Amino acid sequence: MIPENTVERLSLYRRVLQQIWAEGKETIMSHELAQILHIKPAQVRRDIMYLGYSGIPNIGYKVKSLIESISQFLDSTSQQSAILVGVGHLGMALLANFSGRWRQLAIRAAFDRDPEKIGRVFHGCVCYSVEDIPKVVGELKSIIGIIAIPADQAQKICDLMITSGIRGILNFSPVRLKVPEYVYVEHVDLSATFEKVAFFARTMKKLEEEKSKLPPILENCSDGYNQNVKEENLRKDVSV
Amino acid sequence: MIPENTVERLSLYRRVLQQIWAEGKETIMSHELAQILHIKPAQVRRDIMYLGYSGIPNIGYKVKSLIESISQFLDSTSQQSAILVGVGHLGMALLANFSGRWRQLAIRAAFDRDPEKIGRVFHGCVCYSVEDIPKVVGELKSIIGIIAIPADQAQKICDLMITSGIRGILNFSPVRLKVPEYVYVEHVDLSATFEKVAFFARTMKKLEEEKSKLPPILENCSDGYNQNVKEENLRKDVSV
DNA sequence: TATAATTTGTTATATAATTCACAATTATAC
DNA sequence: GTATAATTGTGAATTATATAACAAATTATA
Repeated sequence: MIPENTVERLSLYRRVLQQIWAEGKETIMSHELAQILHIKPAQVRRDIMYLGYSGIPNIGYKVKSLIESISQFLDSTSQQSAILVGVGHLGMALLANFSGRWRQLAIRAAFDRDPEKIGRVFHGCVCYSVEDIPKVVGELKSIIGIIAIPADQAQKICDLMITSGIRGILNFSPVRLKVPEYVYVEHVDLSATFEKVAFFARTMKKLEEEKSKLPPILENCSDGYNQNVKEENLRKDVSV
Repeated sequence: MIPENTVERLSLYRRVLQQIWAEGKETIMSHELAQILHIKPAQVRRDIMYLGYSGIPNIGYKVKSLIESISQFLDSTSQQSAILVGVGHLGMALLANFSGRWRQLAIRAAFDRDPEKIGRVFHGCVCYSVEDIPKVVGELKSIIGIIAIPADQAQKICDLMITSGIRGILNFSPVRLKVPEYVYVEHVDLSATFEKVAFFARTMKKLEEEKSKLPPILENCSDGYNQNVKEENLRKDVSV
């Protein structure tokens, strides 16, 4: 229904808007948001359309109420608790970032196999044995799980999460999880991402070298990085 | 030219193929790879097309030579060194994962502002002062940078990386970096991703609840999770 | 109050990614 | 050797996503 990318961008918009609100700005226009995030104004307006929220022509959007509208859309009416399985280096980093950072959403429990870790508290989160997943998930009424363990156990933990009630999984393991159609999975494959960046870094470098061989010609000004863009056009959709 | 998603999947294919090769299997078919990664066989074939590699009808792909073909495409002919800026929780996790893991690609230097960290070695990586970025990047001939620092310094570090010669950036900060068109950036925004998973977890849950109100009807069998699919169709493109 | 200037909301268009569908190819069975 | 079965490679169709284009709306200004 609503594009995944739009949901992700709404989260970005909210973060920017909160910053802007803190700076005392009360309204913002689509091209301003677009400029900050390096996307097109039309994209911003299109995304905001999904909220059912309306701005004011010639003025823009009211920052405060747009934040509220995004929050109403993105957030649960009640507290949402996530669980994390795997308190290794990455799990620890996630706990440091996500435990108690927002009001509406936080990691509330951690799990590990290592007896050294079970029972201890990491960044405000108690670490339980993985066997306790069903019990704790039930108590927290959690539907969000994070997997930060090695490949070999990932699918097993995933299955256990799902039978326990988890319906959205953020998976950092390199395994592509098999889930029923009523469970959402986001794969964050750091190795693959790293390799992709390395590949395109080389591509970019080659491109640059080839270009520098050519005589200096007019730059293509596709993304506003070019300084030759007329000032009056900077604030507009290129098409208008 | 080549789709970003294809590059990322090629990395996945290689990892699966290496596993499969280690298990002694010498050939593999598109539907097998597809089944492991939960994608469509046509997607696998299309991706492999970009390599210029050819399989054998009725047999599949030779595992060994497909790995070689992917490596030839993805990897640099020489060693590639990446640098990491920000040795916090996340940076440390990345070092643990990526320093010296592959032959062709690894993090070779870390940077931080904290005098406590500068000069120390983390997971085999020396930590330098951020001021040394230009010097070290030059010495390593690195074109890949990882940003794992807070928002406020991200753009400044990004600019410094680029003037030092970095052409591909893996950015974990919540800032959308402004870069010239000859630099590739991959944004991994963990907060936004987390919020997205939370959102779709709720969506899934609602969907499930609505469905359970309806009388039990035929399941739609879109992804092979359904047990009612005929066995002989499991190994085929649905269309054939 | 009328006119000009600007920005939104949204439809239409363009671009990109995925999936289908089937001809071409190869192996195997007879 | 021929027929049969299976799988690849790829043009065409579909789906998803992003961008352009412009009418409608609102404010500022004369």
